[in-house]
Amino acid sequence: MTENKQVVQGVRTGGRSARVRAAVLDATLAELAESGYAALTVDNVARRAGVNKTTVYRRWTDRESLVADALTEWASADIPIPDTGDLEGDLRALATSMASVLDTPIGRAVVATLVSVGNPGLVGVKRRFFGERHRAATPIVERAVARGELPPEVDPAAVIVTLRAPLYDRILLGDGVVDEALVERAVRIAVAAARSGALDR
Amino acid sequence: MTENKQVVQGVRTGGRSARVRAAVLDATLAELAESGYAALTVDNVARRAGVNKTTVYRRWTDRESLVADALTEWASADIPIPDTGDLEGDLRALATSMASVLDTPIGRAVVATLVSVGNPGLVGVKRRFFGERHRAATPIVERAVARGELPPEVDPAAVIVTLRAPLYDRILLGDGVVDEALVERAVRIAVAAARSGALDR
Amino acid sequence: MTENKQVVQGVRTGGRSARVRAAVLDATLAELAESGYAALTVDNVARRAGVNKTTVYRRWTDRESLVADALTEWASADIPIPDTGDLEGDLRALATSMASVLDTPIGRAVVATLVSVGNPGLVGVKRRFFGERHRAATPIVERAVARGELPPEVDPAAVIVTLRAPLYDRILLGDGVVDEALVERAVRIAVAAARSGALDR
Amino acid sequence: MTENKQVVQGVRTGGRSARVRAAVLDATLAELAESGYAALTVDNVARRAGVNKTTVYRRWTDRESLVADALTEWASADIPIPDTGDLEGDLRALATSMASVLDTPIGRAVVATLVSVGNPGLVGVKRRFFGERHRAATPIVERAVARGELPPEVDPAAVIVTLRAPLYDRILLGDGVVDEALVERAVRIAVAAARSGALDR
DNA sequence: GACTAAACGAGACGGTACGTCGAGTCTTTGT
DNA sequence: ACAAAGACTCGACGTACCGTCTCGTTTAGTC
Repeated sequence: MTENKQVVQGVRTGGRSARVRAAVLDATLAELAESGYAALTVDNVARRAGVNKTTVYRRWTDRESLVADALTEWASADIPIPDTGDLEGDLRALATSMASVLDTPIGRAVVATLVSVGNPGLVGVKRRFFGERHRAATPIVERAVARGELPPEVDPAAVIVTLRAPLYDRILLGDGVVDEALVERAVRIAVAAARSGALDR
Repeated sequence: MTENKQVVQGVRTGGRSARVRAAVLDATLAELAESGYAALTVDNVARRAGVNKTTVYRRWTDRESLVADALTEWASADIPIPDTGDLEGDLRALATSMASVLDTPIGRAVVATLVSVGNPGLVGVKRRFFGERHRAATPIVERAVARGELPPEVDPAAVIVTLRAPLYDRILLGDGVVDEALVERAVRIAVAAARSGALDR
Repeated sequence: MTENKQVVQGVRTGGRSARVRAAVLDATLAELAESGYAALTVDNVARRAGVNKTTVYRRWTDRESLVADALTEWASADIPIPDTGDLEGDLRALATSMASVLDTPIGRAVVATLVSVGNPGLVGVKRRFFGERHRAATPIVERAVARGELPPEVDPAAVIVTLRAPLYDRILLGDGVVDEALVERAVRIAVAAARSGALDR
Repeated sequence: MTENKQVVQGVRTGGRSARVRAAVLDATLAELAESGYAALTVDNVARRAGVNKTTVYRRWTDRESLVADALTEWASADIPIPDTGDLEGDLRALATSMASVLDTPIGRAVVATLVSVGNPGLVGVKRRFFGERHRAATPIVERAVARGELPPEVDPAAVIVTLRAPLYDRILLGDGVVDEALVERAVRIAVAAARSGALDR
C-alpha cells in the first residue's frame, strides 16, 4: 500500500500534488482498516499522511468524498479474469482471488464501508465496485457455455452472484472466516445451481 | 437495564417506565429506518419519543447500546418455522418470510446496521440475530433428510446459508430489490446444491 | 476585574448561568486590555474564564457580540454627574472622572475598541456609550445657564464635546498621557469657548 | 493616485518593480477604504493589484507593514500651510483642509486605521502622521503672535490641537459628519481658547 | 389517602470533530 | 538563475453532537 507510493512518485511525474494525494489516500485506507469508517477522523488521516488538515480539505470536499476517493483508487486495480480451461477451475480461481481480497484488513474495511448504506456519496462507488467485478466475470460463464459445460440458457451474472454470495455471507453475516473449504463449497454450489437450471435467465 | 425487558414486553403497560422505554425504542427504530445509524442522534430520538434526552441516557449508557437494545427488541419476534410437508415448500416459505422482512424499511435498516462492523457493541446482537434464525431453520433440513428428500450427510446450516445468501447479496451488494423471482431462484439454488453434495458436512 | 467575580457570585443569586456569564465577560475585558480586539481569541477568553469554548458560543453568536456585550456591561456603570455649585467645578469634576477612566488599561481598551470602526456590531454600543455620557452631562451646563454663568443660547452638548475633545485627542491621536494639566486645559477651553459664544446653538 | 507615484518611482527606478509597488499600495488603500483594516486580506489586495500574493510578501514582511507603507505613502503629500494674513483666516483654511481630508473615504479609513491601537507597527506611522501636521501648523500661530493677535505665552501646538480636536471627535466618537458649521465652531473655539489664556504654555 | 423515593424535564456544560478562512512559508515550474 | 504561481502549515473561527451534570417537578408505590 505504501510501498508503491515511491513508485508512483517516481513514475507519475514527481509533483508534490501527486505525492500528497497518494499519501492521504493511503492513510485513509489505513485508518479505515484500523478503526472503520465511523471512527475515521480527517485530522488523524492528515497526521498519518504527514499533512495538514487544511490540505485534505483543499482536495476533498468532506470526509465522505475522501473515503470515496480512497476506495475508488484501491478498487481500480485490475481484475484478473482466470482462464483455466474448464468452468470449475475458472470459478475456483475467481473465488480464491475474491477470498484473498476479503482476507486483507483493508479488503474487509472496504467491503464494510461500501455496504454501510446511508452514505449517499458512496453508493456510486459501491455500484461501480461490485458491478465491474460482476461484469468482468461473466466471460467465464460464456466460455463454459461455448465449451458445452453449461446449457446456453444459463444467466452468467447469476452464476457469479451465486459464487460470491456465500463468501460475502460469511464476511458480512457470519464469523468472517473465509477459508479454503468455503471457497470450495461456493464453487460447487455455483456449478450445481448452474447445471440444475436454477440460474437460467 | 435489560432484565425487566421480558416483563415489560409481557405486560406492555405497567408504569411510566415501560411506556417511556417502548416509546424510545420505537423512535430509535424509526430514526434508524429514516436516516440510518450514522445520522441517528440521541436528541432526535428523544424528541421523536416525546422524552428528554436525559431520560434516554438514564436508561442506556450510550447511543450504541440504545440501538443495540432497539434491534434486539425488534428481532425478538418469533421466527416461524414453516412445515409444508416437503423441502422445497419449506424453503420457499422461509425465503419468502425473509424477503418480506428485508422489504420493510425497518428490516433493511436493521440489517444495514448489524452489518456495519466497527460497532463492537453490536456484534453480539448480530451474532444472536443471524445465529438464531440460522439455528431455528435447521429442523427444516432435518425433516427433509428424515423424509429421504436429502442425503443424510447434508449440513443443515449450510443449506440455510445457501438459501439466504442470494437474498442478502441482493440487499447488501446489489440493487436491493428482493422479489418473487429472486426468492424462487434462491430456493432452487439451495435445493440443487444440497442434492449435489456441495453442502455435505 | 476578577475580584468582584466572587462578589457577583455571592450577591447576585448563585445561578451557574450568572456566574459563567460574569466570568466570561470579565475575561473578555481582561483579554481586550492585554492584547486588544484584533488579537482577542474566543478560546483564550474561554480558557481564562475557566469555561469551554462551546459555552461561550452558546451564549454569544460570535466574537463581536461577545465583545459588544462585555463593553456594554462595563459601560453600564453609573455615570456620576457632579454638582459642585459652579460650572468650572462641575466641568473639572467631569473631566477628571473621564480622565480616570481613560487611564485604566481597560478604559483605554474599551475606547480603542469602540473607535475602531468596521465592526458593525459595535456601532450601536459606541453610539450608546458616548451618547449616554453626553446626554448625562448636559444638566451641568443647564444649571450653569440657570445660575447666569453662561448665556442661555449656549448649546449644552457642544460644551461637553468641547470638554472631552482634548482628552480623547490625547488618547487617540497623541501620546496617550492624560494628566492633571490636560484636564485643567480642557476645562478652561470649554469655559472660554462657551463664554465666547463659539458654542451657541 | 497612481500617476504621481510613477514620478516618485521614476526617481528611484522606473521598472516593473515600481509599477508593482504602486499598484499594490493603491490596492491596499482602496481595500482599506472599502472594508477597513480588520477585513483587509493580502489576497484581496494582491488580486486587486493584479499581482500574486507571493509578490506582495516578497516586498513587505506582513500585512501590517504593507498597510503602514501604504499609509505613509498616502500621507506624504505636502501639507499646505495657509497664510491669509490673519489668525482666524489661517485657522479656517487649515480646518477646512483637514475637513476635506476627513471627508474622503480613504481619509476616514486612514484615520481609523491609525487610531486603532494594538498595531505596534503602525504607531510610528501614526506619530509621524499627526506629528508632522502638527508641527507644520505651528507657524500659523507664531505669525499671529508676531502680529499681536495672540499673547506671546500661547502654546502654538495647543492651539492646533484645540482646533483639530472637535473635528476628530466628530469623526471618531460622533456621527462622522464634518460640515461647514463644525469647522466654523472649531475655529472659534480655538481662537477663544487661545485668547483666554487657556492655551498658555 | 398521604408520603417518600424514584424517575422525568429542562437546559447548561465539557469535550471532540467538523469544515472554513486567512496569514505567512515553501516548492515547482516556466522563462 | 530567478520570480510568478500555487500548494502547504498553522491557528482560529463558528457548528453539531455526544455524554454529563444539576436542580426543580412529577409520578408511583408504600404505609
